[in-house]
Parts: sequence; C-alpha cells; structure tokens
Amino acid sequence: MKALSIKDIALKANVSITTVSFIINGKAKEKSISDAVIKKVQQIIIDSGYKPNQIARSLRTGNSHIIGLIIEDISNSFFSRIARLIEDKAYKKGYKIIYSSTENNVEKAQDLINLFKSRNVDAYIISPIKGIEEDIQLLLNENKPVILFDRNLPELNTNYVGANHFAASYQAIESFIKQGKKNIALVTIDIDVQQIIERYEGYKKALIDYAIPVDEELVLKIPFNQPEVDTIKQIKQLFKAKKIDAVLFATNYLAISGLKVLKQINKKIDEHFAVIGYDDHEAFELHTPSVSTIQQPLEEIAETIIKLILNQLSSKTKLPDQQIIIPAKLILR
Amino acid sequence: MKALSIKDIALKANVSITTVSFIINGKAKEKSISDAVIKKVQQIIIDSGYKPNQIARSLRTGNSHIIGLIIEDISNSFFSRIARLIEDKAYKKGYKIIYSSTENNVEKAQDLINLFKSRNVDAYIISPIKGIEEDIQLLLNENKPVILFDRNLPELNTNYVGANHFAASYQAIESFIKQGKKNIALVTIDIDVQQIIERYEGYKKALIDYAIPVDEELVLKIPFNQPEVDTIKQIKQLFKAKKIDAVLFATNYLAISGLKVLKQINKKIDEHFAVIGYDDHEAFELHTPSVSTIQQPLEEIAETIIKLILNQLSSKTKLPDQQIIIPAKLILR
DNA sequence: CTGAAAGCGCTTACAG
DNA sequence: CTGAAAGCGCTTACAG
Repeated sequence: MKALSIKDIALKANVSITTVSFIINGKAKEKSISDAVIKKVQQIIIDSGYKPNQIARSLRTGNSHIIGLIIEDISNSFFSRIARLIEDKAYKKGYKIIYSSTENNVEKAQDLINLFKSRNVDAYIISPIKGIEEDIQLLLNENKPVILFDRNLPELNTNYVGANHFAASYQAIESFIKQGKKNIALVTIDIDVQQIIERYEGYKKALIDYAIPVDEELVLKIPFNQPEVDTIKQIKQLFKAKKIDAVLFATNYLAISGLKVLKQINKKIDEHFAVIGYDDHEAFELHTPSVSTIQQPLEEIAETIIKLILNQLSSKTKLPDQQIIIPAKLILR
Repeated sequence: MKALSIKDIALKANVSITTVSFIINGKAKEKSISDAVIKKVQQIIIDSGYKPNQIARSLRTGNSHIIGLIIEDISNSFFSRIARLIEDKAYKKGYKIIYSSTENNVEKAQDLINLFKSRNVDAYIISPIKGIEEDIQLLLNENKPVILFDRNLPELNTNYVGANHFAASYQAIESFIKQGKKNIALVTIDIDVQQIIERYEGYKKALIDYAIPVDEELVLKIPFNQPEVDTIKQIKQLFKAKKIDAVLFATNYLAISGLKVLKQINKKIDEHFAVIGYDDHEAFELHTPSVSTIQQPLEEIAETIIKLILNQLSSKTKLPDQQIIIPAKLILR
C-alpha cells in the first residue's frame, strides 16, 4: 500500500497539483483560489488522510522544521533532562528535535553533523567537543543557526549558552573554606573542554584568594570514559593517601562514584568531611545526609537556547552572535 | 556556499552522473566501470569533501538507514539507557537512530509516527501507548518493521520485546512473604498499559498463592504525570494510614518518591520494613541501606531489539512475528 | 482564478 | 565500458 501523493489529491479534486500545493501551504487566499475549491480540496485531504511527503518538500525547499541536537551522552541525566526540555519547548513552536550522542568521539560527532546536514536540519544545538571546529564552521558558512551549549569553542564565532562554571566552582570552594576546611580535594575529569577546565580554575583561584596552598595531589583527574570500577579505585586511593576534609566533584557521575567509595570505606559525610557535587542527581538529595551540589538552571538554559534558535530562524538577516552565561547555583543541603 | 552535488562531481571528472552514482554506491565493478575512472572519481570525491544528499537519495529509494525510536520520556533513566544502548548497537551496523518522547500523549505519539514516516524511516522501535494501534497498523500495512518494547499492544500482530513483569513482581512479593511480611503494599501508577497491569497481577497472585488476603487499600495507584509533591503526599498518607511492613514500587521514580517520604517521616528500611524498587536507579544502591530492586536486563533487551530489526531489514520476505519475553531479575541487596 | 513545467539531487532501467 | 532520461513528490516563478 503506497502513501497518497499530491497528485492523487489533485486527481480526486479535479484541480492541478499547483492548486493543491497552494492550499496545503496556506497560500490559497494569497493566490486567490476560490473558496469552493479550497473547501473541496481540504475535505478530500481530510477524508483521505493525506500527509505531504516531507522528504520531497525538504528536497525542494531546503528546510525541514527539524532541529538537530547533538550531545555527549543521552544516558547522562543532565543531557537527557535538557533534551527533554528542549524537545517540549521546540514542539510547541512546531519544531521537532532529533538528537543523538557523540560519546565524546570526534568521528561520531562529525558523522552526526553530516547526518543532520544531509537531512536539511534547520538549526543545530551542539554540546561540542574539540576537533569539530571545522565542521561547525562549515555549518556557519552555510548560514545555519548553531547554538553551542554546556561547552564553548572560543575560536568559533557563534552563539553559546552555558553556566558560569568558574564562578560556581569558586563559590563551592569558598563555602568549604568558610566552614574551616583546609584540605580540599577536587575530583574532576581528564578532558580538555572548557567547562571542565573552568571548574578546575575556580577551585584553584578560590584557594589562592584565601591563601590556601594548592596541592596538585589533591586534584584527581579521572580518565574520560573509563569503567566505573577504575574510577572508584582511584577515588578510594585518593581518600586513603591524603588527609582530606572536603571534596568537590566536577560532574554528577563522579560524585556518584565518590559516594559509592564513601559507602564502601564506611566514611560518613559530617562536620569533618564535606562533599559538594555537580549537576544535580536524585541520589544527592536522597543520600543520608543529603549532598550539596552545584545546580545548573536547566529550564533557563533550555529556554534560552530555544529562544535564540527561533529568533534566528525567523530572521532573514544574520543576527549578532550571543554568548549567554547563566549563573549556576550552589545548593547547600 | 552551496553544497556540492553529484552533478558537480560528474562535471569535474568528465563523466556522467550515472557513473558517479554507480561508484558512490559500490556498484562500479558490477557495472564494469574501468578502474581508472573509479580511481579518478573517488579521488575527486575525497578532495572535494562531497557528501551525497541523503534527502534526495531517500526520496528516490524510499529508505533512509534511519531507525525511529519512540519512547515515553527520554529523561527517565530506563529509557535513556535503553536509547543509548540501541543507538550504539545500531550505529555499529550503519544505522542511525532518531528518537523522541511521547510523554504518554496519544496525539504526540501519532505526530511522531507521522514525522518518522514522512522521513522515510526504515524501521520503528516503539514503546507504545494505548490509542496508537491504528497508526502502528498503518506502518505494518506498509511492511515497515515495527518492534514494540517495554509494553505490548496485544491486538497488534507484530514483534515485541519486553521483560516478564508478572513473574518479576510475583517473585518480589514472594520474597517479602518468605521474610515473614504480611502487610505488603504496592505503589503503582494509574495507567492502563500492560506492563504496569502485569506488575499488579503478579502482586495479587503471589498474595493469593500464599493465602494472604488482598487488601486493595494497600494498593496505591498514583495518577500518571502528576507533580511529584502530590505523589509524595499520597505515599505519605498511605504509610500513615496503614500498617505496612513491606512495599513494592512499580517504577523507579515512584520508588524515588517513596524513599523521599521515608526520609521525611524518618522511617528506616530495616528488618521491620522492606522495600523493593523497579528498574534500577543509581540512588538505590547508594541508599543507606541499599534498596533491592527488580532489574530489567537493558543490554539484553537492546541487543534483542536491534537483532530483530536488522533481521527484518535484511530479509526481503516478511519474517514471522516474535514475542520475546526476557526475565527480569530480582536484585536483593 | 488556475495550470503546465522546471527543478531540488539523487537512482536505475534501458540503450548503445 | 558509459550515458541520456525518467521519475521519486514536492514548490513556485511564470503565463494566461
């Protein structure tokens, strides 16, 4: 059973394909098609359940009403929540989202950009990784709206929406210091992306500002994408080797691994040992005691991204690039 | 800057579009194109960075190498993990996945099916809801492979992959009973989908088999999609109103809400009060004490789905439908 | 008020 | 060994 085409409808209605097309696209009035014809054709469309072939439409018009969302890993709750929010908001404006994970793999990211490009995606929302600058530049050359989020690629001139990780991290460390902590560790990830580096910089700056010596041995950089068992081993090692009274985890999954370690070695979070996580996780609040964390305002980030995209899509001229930095909140529990 | 087309390549290589097309599609040998021409054209393609327009290809061939994945909610970790696994596995076979959430909204689900259909998606993986039977039947009429997962729609003749929720739920309750529990509650969701109903049936059957009276007041059916604060209120209410020594939560987010209640009312999980959750969640293991749960074998489910899809895609004839029920595991912690 | 025709970028049956 | 041409299902400039 083949799907109906515009030809079938034109045939049934005894009008030309052109007329049907105008009616479908709401240009009937403008093209002064008679009301009688409009009604007749619309009725036939409804009765037959005809849906225009978007592929053909897309090939012809070059756009798709689809926004491509490229993220690191959909199974990370930070991304899946953002994805869901963006999806909801875009849907209300008549745009669909298709998304896919890069797994921090340059080749896969490039593949995805090409996939989306070859599908005539109207705009791109990308949580980028180093190594895809050129590919993104190609999109920009084609005048496609591109919004980077979560991470910036400073060498590109485009839009960016992200949280202020430097300030958030600084603030977290500052709160440790004000609680009298001296041996403050940072468990972060060994990956050269801006938003991770900022967290490290904020950590260091706070220590320096408060005249606490920076001990690089208190900074644990976990290799990216390594199995969690190894991460747990390394964190356990850190906790054993050094005297630590506070620790900031730079991502939610690192914090989860850290909490598992604490459970294994039977170390409690209390007045002698403070923990702050990153990017909330249900386990944080539920944990006994509840774990403080740095929260990115997901709703606001999603809203801002969609607003930027829609503005650009509705504007015929290229809008100036915007770099929007949204404060992250330290939630003390 | 417009993208290159096959015409541009043909022009540069001084051959026909046909020849270029054959070479791109690996039919050069079969069409006995000379090695010299093949080499020349391939070099030009590489040098110019030409990528065939998939939209045009899709319009012509009717397929896309894309599999559509329709789930309830990407921000639920059960779905986001499955999505990620399916994505990985499909990617290795040269298929891309595009996914989107239905939010248990019939209209949105229909929209998505139409979206995917109009994008010539090659196959569908759907976690279905009641009310979209007809839409799925239309896909089947068009001979598109459809795999339902997580939930079945028994009235449809198609493939299904899911866990045995009846058995899993039965087993959970049985384990409570063997611990000597008598007042066993079930917190479930008020939604008419098979995999949720099965959990209820398993609960009831186990009680009956062990001659424990079924008290409907111990079964709390939470309205779907209600704000979590209300859910928490209702669970709190249940815990207060009834004497309960064990509770099975029918989904992971209900269990999370339940754990929050326990924390609020300062009730401990111990030998007097047992809890089993559903669909693992990091917070379960991390919780003090760790929370037992019914685990669906995500890896196996994803693997099975992809295998079914690929089989169907590579077979010219319609394969017999398969209903694959995978046992869920009770993880006692 | 409406239609014939070109063209979007491909694939493929057919011809030579 | 290779190419001209039809056609996938649309949109739209042009003509009447």
